[in-house]
Amino acid sequence: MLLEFHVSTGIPTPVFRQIVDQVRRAIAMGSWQAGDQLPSVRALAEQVVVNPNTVAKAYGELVRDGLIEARQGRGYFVADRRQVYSDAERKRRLDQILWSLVSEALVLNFTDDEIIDALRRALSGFRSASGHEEGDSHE
Amino acid sequence: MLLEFHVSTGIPTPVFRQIVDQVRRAIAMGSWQAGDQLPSVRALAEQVVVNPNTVAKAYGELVRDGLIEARQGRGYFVADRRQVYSDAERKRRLDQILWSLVSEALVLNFTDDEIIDALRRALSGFRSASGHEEGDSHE
Amino acid sequence: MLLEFHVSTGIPTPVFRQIVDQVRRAIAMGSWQAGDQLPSVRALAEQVVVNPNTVAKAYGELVRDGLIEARQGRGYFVADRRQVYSDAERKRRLDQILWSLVSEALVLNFTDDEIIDALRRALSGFRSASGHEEGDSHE
Amino acid sequence: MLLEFHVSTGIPTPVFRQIVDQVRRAIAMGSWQAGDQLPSVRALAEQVVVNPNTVAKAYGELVRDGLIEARQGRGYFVADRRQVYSDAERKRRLDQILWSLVSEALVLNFTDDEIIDALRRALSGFRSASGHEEGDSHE
DNA sequence: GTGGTCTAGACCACG
DNA sequence: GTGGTCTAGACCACG
Repeated sequence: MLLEFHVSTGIPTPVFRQIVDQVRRAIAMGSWQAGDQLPSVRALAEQVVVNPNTVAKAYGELVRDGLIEARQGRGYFVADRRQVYSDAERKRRLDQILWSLVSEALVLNFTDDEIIDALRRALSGFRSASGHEEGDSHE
Repeated sequence: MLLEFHVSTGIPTPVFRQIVDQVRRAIAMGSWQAGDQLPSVRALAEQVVVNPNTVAKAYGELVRDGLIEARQGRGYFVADRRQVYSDAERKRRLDQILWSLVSEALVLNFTDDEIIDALRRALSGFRSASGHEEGDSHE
Repeated sequence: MLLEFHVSTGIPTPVFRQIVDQVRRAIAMGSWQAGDQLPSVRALAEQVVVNPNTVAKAYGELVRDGLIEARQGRGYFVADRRQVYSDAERKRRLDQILWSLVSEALVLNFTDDEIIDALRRALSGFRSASGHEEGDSHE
Repeated sequence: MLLEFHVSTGIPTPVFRQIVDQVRRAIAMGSWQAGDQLPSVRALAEQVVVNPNTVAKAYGELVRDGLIEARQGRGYFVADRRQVYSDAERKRRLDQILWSLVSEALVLNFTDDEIIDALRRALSGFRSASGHEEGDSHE
C-alpha cells in the first residue's frame, strides 16, 4: 500500500524521527498490515529528499521495536505483532510521552478535562480510521 | 514568590530543560502570577548549583515562548497571560502532540483506558509536583 | 575504570558490534558499575582508530538495551539495571544466540556434553571474574 | 541420500544461510556421510525454489569450511571428516563463541541454569530437526 | 535490484 | 569539552 510521506526540515523534530512516527502511525492504524513491504530505503530517501542513511536509521529503530523486519536483499516488511518490551518498560515509555504531553498542553492553557477529552477523540479517531479493512484494496 | 527548584544531573534530561519545565509548571499552576519577578539568573544558578549560562538558556526559551519577559536591568518577570495562540491554533497544536502520542502508545499495546488512566495520573502528578506540595489550597 | 578495547577489521563481525560486545562484557562482569562513565565517543574512536560515528552507533545500541544512558553534554554512563525486554523477547533472543552457538559448535565436531561443559566453564569464569557479587556457590 | 530441505523466504535469515545450516546439520548428525553426493546445485534450487546462485553460494561456503568438496564435472560430495583444526584451535574457537554468548545472556538477566537448560533444548532441537524427524516437532 | 557498514566531515545542542 | 543529526559516498553481502 502506498503512503504519502511528509518530512519537514528546520523544525526541532529530527527527520529520522518524523519517518519513524509516520510508519508507526500507518501500522497502528492498520494501513499497513503484517507482511506488507515498506518502500525501499533508497526509494523513500528519494521521495522525501533525504540521505538514504537517514531512512536506514529510522527503519533500524522500527526493527528494534519489533514493528518491521529486514529480509536480506529483499527489503523491509511489516512484522507480526509481538511484545518486545517488558511491562515495566512499556509503562516507563508511556509515562515519558505523557509527561511531555502534559507539559506542553498545560502551557497551551488547556484544562485537565480538555486534555483528556482531546485524547479520547484522538484515540477513537485512530480506532475508526483503522475500521475500513473490508475488501477494498487498490495499489 | 520563592519556589523550590530541584535539578538532577544524573538523568538524561538536560538541566536547562528541567528548569524550563519547573518554571512552566509554576506558571501553569498559578504559583507564579503575571508580574511576579523570577529569581535572578545568578541567584537561581547558585541555588541549583549549575552554570549561569544554563539558567540563562532556560529563561531564553521561556521568553521566546512568551511565558516570561525580560525588563532591561531589572530582571525577568512572568508575562501577562494573554493568549498567544488562537483557539484554532491551540487545538491544532494539541492535536499534533496527541497524534504522535497515540500512535506510540497504541504500538506499545496499551488499551484506550490504560492510556487515559495514565494521563490522569500524569496530570495529577504534575499538580502535586508544583510549588505547593501536599494538600491543595481552596481559596 | 579503564578498559582496553580491541577491534579487528577484516573479520565478519562488524566493528560496532565488537564494541558493543566489549562494553556488554565489562558490564556483565561488573568491571563497570552503574554510574560509571564510559570513554567519550571521540576518545574511544581515537583509541580503536575508527570513525566516531561507529562508536556512536555501538553506544546507541547499548542505550536501547538499557545498559547505558546518555547525559546531554556530559557523556555516557552505565545505567541502573532494569529489564527492558519482555520475557518472550528475552527468550527469543537467548534462543537465537544459542542456535548459532550450536550450529557452530557442531561443525567444530564437539559433542553435546563438551558444549555444555564448555558453557558451564564460561559461565563460572564470568561469575568468578566478577568475584565480588554476593556469596560463593558450592556445587 | 535425500534430505528434505525447507527454506523460508519470509524470515530475516538469508536463504543461502538456511541451506548452509541444513547441510551442516545433516553432516553433523551423520545423515550424510563422507563421500555422499549432495544434490546438484540446479536440483536443489528447483526443490526449494530459489535462484541457483543462492545454492551455489551456500555450497561455496561449505567448501571453504572444508565440509564438502567439489569434484570437477561430477558434483559436490561430503568431505572426509578429517579434523581441520587442532584441538587447541577448536577449543579456542568454541570459547570465543561462548564468551560472546555468555555476556549477552547474562545481560538479558538469565541465570546459569536457565542458559544451560536452553542450550540443552537447542541441542535436542537441532537433533530432531535433522533428517530423521523422530517425532518431535515444534511449530 | 535490495539492505548493512563505515568513513570524513559538517553543523547543531548542551554545559 | 560532550553527544546528536545528517550528508555524500564507498564498499560489501544477498538474491
